[in-house]
Amino acid sequence: MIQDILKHQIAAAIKHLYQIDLLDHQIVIENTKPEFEGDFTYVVFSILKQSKKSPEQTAQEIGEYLKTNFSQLADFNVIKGFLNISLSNQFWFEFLNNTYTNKDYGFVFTHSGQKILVEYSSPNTNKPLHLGHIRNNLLGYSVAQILKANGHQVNTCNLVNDRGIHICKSMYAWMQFGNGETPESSGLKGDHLVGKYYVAFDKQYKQEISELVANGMPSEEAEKKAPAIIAAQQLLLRWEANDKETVDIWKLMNSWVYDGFAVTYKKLGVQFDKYYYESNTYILGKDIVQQGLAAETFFKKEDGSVWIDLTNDGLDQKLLLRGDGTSVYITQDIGTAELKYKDFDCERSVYVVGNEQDYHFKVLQLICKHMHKPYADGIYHLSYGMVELPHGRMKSREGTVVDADDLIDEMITTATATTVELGKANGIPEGELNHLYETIGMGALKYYLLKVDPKKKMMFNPEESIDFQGNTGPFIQYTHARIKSILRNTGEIDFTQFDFNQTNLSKTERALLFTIYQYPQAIFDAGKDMSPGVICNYAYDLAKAFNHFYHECSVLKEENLEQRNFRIQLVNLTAHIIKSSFGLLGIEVPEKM
RNA sequence: GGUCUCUUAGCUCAGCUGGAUAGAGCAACGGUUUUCUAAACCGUAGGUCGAAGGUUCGAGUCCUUCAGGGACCA
Repeated sequence: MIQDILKHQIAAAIKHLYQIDLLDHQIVIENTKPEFEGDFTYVVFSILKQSKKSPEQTAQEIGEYLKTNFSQLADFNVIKGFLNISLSNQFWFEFLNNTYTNKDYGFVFTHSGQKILVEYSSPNTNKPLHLGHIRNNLLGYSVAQILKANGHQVNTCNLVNDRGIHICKSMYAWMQFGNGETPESSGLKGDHLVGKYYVAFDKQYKQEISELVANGMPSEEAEKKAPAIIAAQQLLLRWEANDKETVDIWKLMNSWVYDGFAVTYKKLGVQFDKYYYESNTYILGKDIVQQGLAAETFFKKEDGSVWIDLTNDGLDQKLLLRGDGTSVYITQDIGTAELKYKDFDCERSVYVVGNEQDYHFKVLQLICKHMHKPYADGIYHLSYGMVELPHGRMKSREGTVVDADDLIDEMITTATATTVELGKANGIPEGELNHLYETIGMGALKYYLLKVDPKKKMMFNPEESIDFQGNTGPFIQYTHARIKSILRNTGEIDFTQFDFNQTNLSKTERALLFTIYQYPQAIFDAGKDMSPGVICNYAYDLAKAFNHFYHECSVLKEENLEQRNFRIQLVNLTAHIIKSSFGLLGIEVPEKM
């Protein structure tokens, strides 16, 4: 990239002028702020001590050196300690000439040599997916795409939490009140049907507790002695004992849930290379804990429970296996980590999991380190913030959950209404409309959730619908559609006949080109931070730069043929990058809207 | 009791490893369509970057303390 050459030249200038040895990467080049003239800026304050001259003079001297030694430099200006450098038009034309045919512009194809496994989604099978899961799924999918674009070899997996007391609760309630109800008989989506019984369990359980408390039992005791919870626990025991009837019901109800999830995943556009099931991995986890015990990495307490002492790591003692030999959460994660490494041989294993589990993953990584597992250092918890509602976080038991399927449907309904209202549906064939509504609705939802820095918690207000204007998915999709509309009307052009060197380069054209030039950097930054938000911000900047251009420059009406062709290529490349960047986010872009 | 984390405009969010006058969108107000799609564009207004210290040429960004929110471990 030109910045690297520029850094090298600046280092040479400093060496020549002040006899200071700096490595290229110690030179920091920034993009010039829009209110100033120039493309890139070098800030000289850090070398003043050695240059022993004023900021202005130092910057001026470096600028003059560059002007004679750096051919791509057209001009420079100095404001205080800021050296603003303008590149030549020639440079920008060459850049466009070399780029507009590159279908993979911005993507890295030289393999980084790094294999990465991204685990995401990882639902429980006792209830349908909600808004928090949507954030997780979109993040996981997008991060995988971004890492691929950075040249890594990426696989994805989904670890399904398909066993445990929560599933038994749904099972118990279904056995009690279900009368053999199925998704077919009820017309309910499988995961919603099972979720219905999970709620029914909770209602029954609470009622039993209040009855026991009314009869004088302390509430803590009542929570343990309510018949419903005892029944669920017995179901779990029977499941672990491989009781056929119990396992059959478990399989049946889980299959309903999987059918339901498959529908939601399809709507979200996410997929996985491999599924793991905790019902398969927890046994392996127990084995590994036994190995660690034998190696004295872990220790056993009097009641037979197994622990690891992490006090030297600043944490405390952590339970790995209960006294009765049953596993805890981390037991199965130890097993899964091992399995994933064996299956994918990956240097890095990314876990897309909420930040409420920060402590858990810190512990998991430490355990693996203490066991000298080769994959320990590669464990990376992509810890994302919760989605909060105006009244606090979502609680399924309090009915404050925003259901994934409902929200998706609502988005598509809104997209339909808005499109019709704006009269945009008219020119579009009937058969394409539904897909368009889906594209816009999902575009709005996905962009809304992805534009926020993953690490931060975010607010969602169900009372306010997600916008379609401004910094939104549909705005950027619209920009794409507008460009495509231009490109449909250009007629046949043989671009090989033109070079653009004679063309004028206006300020807005230059600004658009400059933004286009930043795309590879955006992909790199997004990969480094595993943040789709970086791509969102970039795509928005690009769309804004285009719209600004669109209002100032005409493409089709431009009379100068070279100028016209230059603009066609400029705009064509812009559309391509919008599509490409949205691809990294898992968002489609329409040809018309 | 301990650990982690967050606090930027009325609202939702940007702000890269410290750099120029802290930026967008929404909401509010005003303007732009005989010209490639007005889901657009332009403008006005809106800020003690939670508070106080410190580090330095320079702090929203780094350090300390405090307040408030959130999460987790026992």
